[in-house]
Amino acid sequence: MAPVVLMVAEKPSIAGMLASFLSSGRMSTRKSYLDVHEFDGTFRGFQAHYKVTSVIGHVYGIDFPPKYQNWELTDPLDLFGAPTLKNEANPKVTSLGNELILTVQEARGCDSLVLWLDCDREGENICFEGSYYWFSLFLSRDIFKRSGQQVFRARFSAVSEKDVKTAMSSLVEPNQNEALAVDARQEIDLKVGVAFTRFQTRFFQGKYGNLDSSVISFGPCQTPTLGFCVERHTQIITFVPKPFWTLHPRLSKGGHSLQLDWERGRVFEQATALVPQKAVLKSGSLKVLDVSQKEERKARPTGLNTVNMLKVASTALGMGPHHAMQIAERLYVQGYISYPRTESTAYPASFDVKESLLPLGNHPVFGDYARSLIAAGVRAPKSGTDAGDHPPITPMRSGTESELGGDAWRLYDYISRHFLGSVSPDCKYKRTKVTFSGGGEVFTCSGKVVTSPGFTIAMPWMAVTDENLPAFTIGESLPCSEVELYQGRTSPPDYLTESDLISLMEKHGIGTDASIPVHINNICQRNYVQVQTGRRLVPTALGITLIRGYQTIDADLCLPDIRSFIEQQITLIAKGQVDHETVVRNSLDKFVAKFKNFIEKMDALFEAHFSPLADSGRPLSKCGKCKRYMKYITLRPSRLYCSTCEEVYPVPQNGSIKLYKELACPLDNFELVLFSLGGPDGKSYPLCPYCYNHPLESPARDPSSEATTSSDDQATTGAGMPCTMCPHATCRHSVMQQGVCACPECDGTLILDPISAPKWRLDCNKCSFLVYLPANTHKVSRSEHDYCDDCGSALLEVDFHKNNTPLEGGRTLHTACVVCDELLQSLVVMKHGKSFGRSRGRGRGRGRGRGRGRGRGGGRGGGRGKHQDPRMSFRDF
DNA sequence: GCAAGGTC
Repeated sequence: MAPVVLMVAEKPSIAGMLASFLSSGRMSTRKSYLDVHEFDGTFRGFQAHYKVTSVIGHVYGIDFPPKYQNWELTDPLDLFGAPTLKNEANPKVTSLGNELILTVQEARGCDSLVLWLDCDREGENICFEGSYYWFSLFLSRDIFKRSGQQVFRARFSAVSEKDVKTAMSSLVEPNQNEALAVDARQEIDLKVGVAFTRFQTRFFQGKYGNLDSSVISFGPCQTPTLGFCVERHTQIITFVPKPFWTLHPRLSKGGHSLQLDWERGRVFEQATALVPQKAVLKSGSLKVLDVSQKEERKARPTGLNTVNMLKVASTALGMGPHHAMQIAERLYVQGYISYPRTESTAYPASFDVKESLLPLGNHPVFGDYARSLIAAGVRAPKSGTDAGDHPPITPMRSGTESELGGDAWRLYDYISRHFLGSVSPDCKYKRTKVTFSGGGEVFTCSGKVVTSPGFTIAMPWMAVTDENLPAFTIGESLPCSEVELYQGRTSPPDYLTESDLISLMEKHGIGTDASIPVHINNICQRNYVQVQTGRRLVPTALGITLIRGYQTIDADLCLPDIRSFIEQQITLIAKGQVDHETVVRNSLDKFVAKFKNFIEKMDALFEAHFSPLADSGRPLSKCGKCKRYMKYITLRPSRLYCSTCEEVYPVPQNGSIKLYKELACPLDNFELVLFSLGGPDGKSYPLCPYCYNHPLESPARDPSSEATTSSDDQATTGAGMPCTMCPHATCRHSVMQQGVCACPECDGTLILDPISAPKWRLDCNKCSFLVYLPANTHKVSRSEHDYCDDCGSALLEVDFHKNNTPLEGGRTLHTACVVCDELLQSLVVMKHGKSFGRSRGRGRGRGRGRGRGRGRGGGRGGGRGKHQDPRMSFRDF
């Protein structure tokens, strides 16, 4: 009995083609869940019986054992060290049994196995998935056993008769390193993805009842994909438009009115355009400097690969990538188009253009054009890239709108037109460019005339439209009395389209032709982004929050590098440079470290802020955003918490906080609070909860748009700008309006302590220096408008006790400069400093000119002279 | 309920 050779391909279609080529069409086919084609031939010099069948992609998938499947009982961290097991990838049971059982049945009794899986790493991996299993079932009676090899790998670059026969005559062994690289990727993807997904799902579910996704997934492909969408969102909301100007002179010639373009394009200062505009108008004419004509081409497209098909489907046909792929799959299974998952844009060397055009020859729509191409003699299609996988996508048989209907027809129509276009001539046109000069500037206009439409007949949307120009001669002068000064504004980019996203994913190696649509579909279904008009992907609040979180904790988690790192690691295995175990261990170690950091920071970022806070603390001051009371949490670190906005506002530590006269910050409407340090000399100062934590924002900020600024660091650490440090010019609580005079000890400013009565005093806003005002002071306030003529300090309005006033005639009111006024200087007492008082050298430049000159609070900055005024000394302290 | 990669 002749030995039996089993040949296995990656998909049924390839099995059919292989059998057909190797048997010259004389095979018999058993139809079942998976077709088996049989024929007789020779194998390595022996008569043999062939059986050709296929798997359906991967035979096995990878997962955790059952004891790790319980989300409640398994610590996600344990998943990194957990064992994994292989399970059937297609357990689908048909009336005849499932894929695995059927293939094993075929393997029984075979003597040799030839693997025809796709020639990529995944294919190599499937070789080993299958052969391990089937090999053990082989009978050992066979003659090939003695020759030592029973499993062979066919390496082919295209499924053509020539390539298949060449591969058959030079069989090799499967490459285990390539297969192991895929095993490593599967394990790393599984462990990293599942651990992060389970952790963050449970983390968020425990905190927010209003989550609009049941699973908050993470993955090395889907998360960077979402990252691209959020990055664009950030660019949009932070975009600052800039005005620009350009010039468009107008001319008339031969009844044509022409608008010229300025060679300098856009300028960003109006004057830069105004001057030349006037110059041109003044000269009143433009002279033709040059007229050039050249033939240009618009190149026909290369062959159609998957990502380009998906991009067109989204942009031109309005079909999402996932949907388009489903349609393409159906067209393929029904035989209308070739295999739709390919990276290649170059037709293989064996590709027969004429042969491929024949099926369209009688097509009601494309027939005439297809026949005209055949009649004109076929030409070599434009070269593209050959990824060595499958040929570009082409129509395989004629299909009409009534047969296919709806989206299937529209996609088939595009694929057919693209194919016809790719084997057509280029579109040719003549471009005329005229250059003018006038007023020292250069302007141009151009026109085109199509000389040969070429491929644009099949793809009319790509057609070049004629733009006619009147004839000009060099040296000719034309009157010009109109020069438009066009003003525009630069505009932000729009949200990413599906097509843009596909390009980014392809560029960064995120996903494959088959998985790109799946990842995009994933981030839509999980409600991280929404497809809006123009098939633009707009991230949701959930999607934005997630990416902001990763960016704060560890930006690597949402950058495309996470994928390239894994790819680069497993390539070491494929090349045989590092063994599988080492790569998996090293990579997982890195991710374990990231995971531990992630869960730790998540707690710090969210847990400490949100979960316990809503139930603790007492209402204190009103939030400027929602106008509801925020709670004051006294537990360290003490902070204010708005449960409506879910925002936390750290406040200064080691002191007490109370409401400050129910005053509100004029910048953001948050109610001010007053902070008081403990101890006998403990100072007090007001602060706005929002300003205190967002000191760097523009004074013109709008707190309701705060989501757009990344202020997490400030919010968690409390960057600390109380009103006494606020440089805002118009806020009445700022140092600009409350500062009295410069601190003699540091570059700070002395400010009246608002609650220091009855022992009124001035505190420095930076150091511990303070000045007690006269003990017999009843009330004191800072003059709003009056400043010392000598030193620029703000005057104090001191109201002495009427029973104990140092003023003559029992007067109590004394408005004077605390630095220069002799009476005040004789009565004040300073602490934590060496000197305080008037000195000519010091008073200059303190408030004067800077504060006073603009009518605002004086006494800020400057003046730290070491000079001690002999009239007044605090040196005893 | 979780990843990403095949393929139907």
